[in-house]
Amino acid sequence: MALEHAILVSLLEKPGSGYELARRFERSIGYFWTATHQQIYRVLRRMESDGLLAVRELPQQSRPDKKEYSVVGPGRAALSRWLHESIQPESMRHDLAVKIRGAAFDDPSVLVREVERHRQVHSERLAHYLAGEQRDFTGPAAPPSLDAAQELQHVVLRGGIAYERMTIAWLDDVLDTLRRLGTAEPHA
Amino acid sequence: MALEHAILVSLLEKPGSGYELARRFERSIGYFWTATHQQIYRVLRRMESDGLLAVRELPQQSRPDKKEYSVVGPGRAALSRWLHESIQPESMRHDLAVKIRGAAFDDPSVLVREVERHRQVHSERLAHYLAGEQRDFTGPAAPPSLDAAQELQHVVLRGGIAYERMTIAWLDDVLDTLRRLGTAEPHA
DNA sequence: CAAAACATGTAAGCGGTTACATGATTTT
DNA sequence: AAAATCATGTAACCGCTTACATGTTTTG
Repeated sequence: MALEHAILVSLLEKPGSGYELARRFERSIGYFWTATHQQIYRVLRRMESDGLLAVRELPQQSRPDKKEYSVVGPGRAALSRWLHESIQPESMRHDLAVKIRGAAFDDPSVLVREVERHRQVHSERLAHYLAGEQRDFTGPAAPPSLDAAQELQHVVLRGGIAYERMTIAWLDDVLDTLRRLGTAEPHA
Repeated sequence: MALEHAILVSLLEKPGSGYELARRFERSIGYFWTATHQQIYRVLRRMESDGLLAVRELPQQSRPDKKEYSVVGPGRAALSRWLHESIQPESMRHDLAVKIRGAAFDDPSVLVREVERHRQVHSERLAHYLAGEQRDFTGPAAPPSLDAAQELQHVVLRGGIAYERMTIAWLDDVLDTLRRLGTAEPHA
């Protein structure tokens, strides 16, 4: 149940409402953890009733009140406890790999479009990450004055960049393979 | 719901029992899709009652009967339909990345051990994949006579290899970063 | 004027994990 | 003698997704 922990990290970086968190989970922290607003609202309420978070209701005219959550002592302690635990290295959940192996029992070339689409998405993500890196971790303010939080955000971002580059190269390999099979053997 | 599809692929490659499938999900197909035996048994029963699979009961002396499942027409059709659908590129679910960003709010050096452990696991996986590649995709039988199924299995395995290599390199980067922060700033 | 953004929620259902349960056979 | 393998299941729970619901304000 790392969603709780992802929320703790995000709220420690900056307090915010459920809505704002949902938006962050579409960017930044969402690069390696996803969540929908429904779930975020539910978990926020639970975490608040568990005493991990404090709420401040910000009344707004003609809009639902905004609830700004922030981490309090027990929340910080819970995060610290989790950091000291060991988690097992994630097991993959790669639909596309299942499809590729499955293509042996159909026409492999039906996957070409699909794989091209994935490649496109990963290219865009890579470009997006690189732009973020350029913006946040280079230039005048960067080299000397990076604090721990920024250094750690940067190394995570570098991981995302490495992942996207690796994936794009692999998808090119997949496309080559599919095309070779497509021309050599018309059908299984 | 790709577990169904992963099972279809695995049973098309070779019919087998729930127990055997559970073992395959610890190796081979399990490299990019995991499942426990409980779930596999449940899904197998559902797929059989949906007419995607056929069962053959193999009575055994003094052991539960073994149920050998195999894919029948509608199952093959379901797989084919899935192959023609498009799926969205997976969103990451990377606990370790959350931890790394969270380390900014605690002592970053507490993660060194953890990251080293992960690095170790990924090294072992890489060695395992490389051994499998050596065994199945090189040597006398390999170059000329690979059929489509083998080619596709190989390209998926190459993906696993690329993933592990990338991950190991990134974890080294993470370790460097954590150690630098550990010596420079004792605590947040 | 329509669409997107702001802001929060309920309800149903499924996929998956964890714990519990049984019992013989083979290996160490 | 103990542990691992073979072989299949039940039950409870939880995290997460999808669909539905509401209503204003800002942007194109």
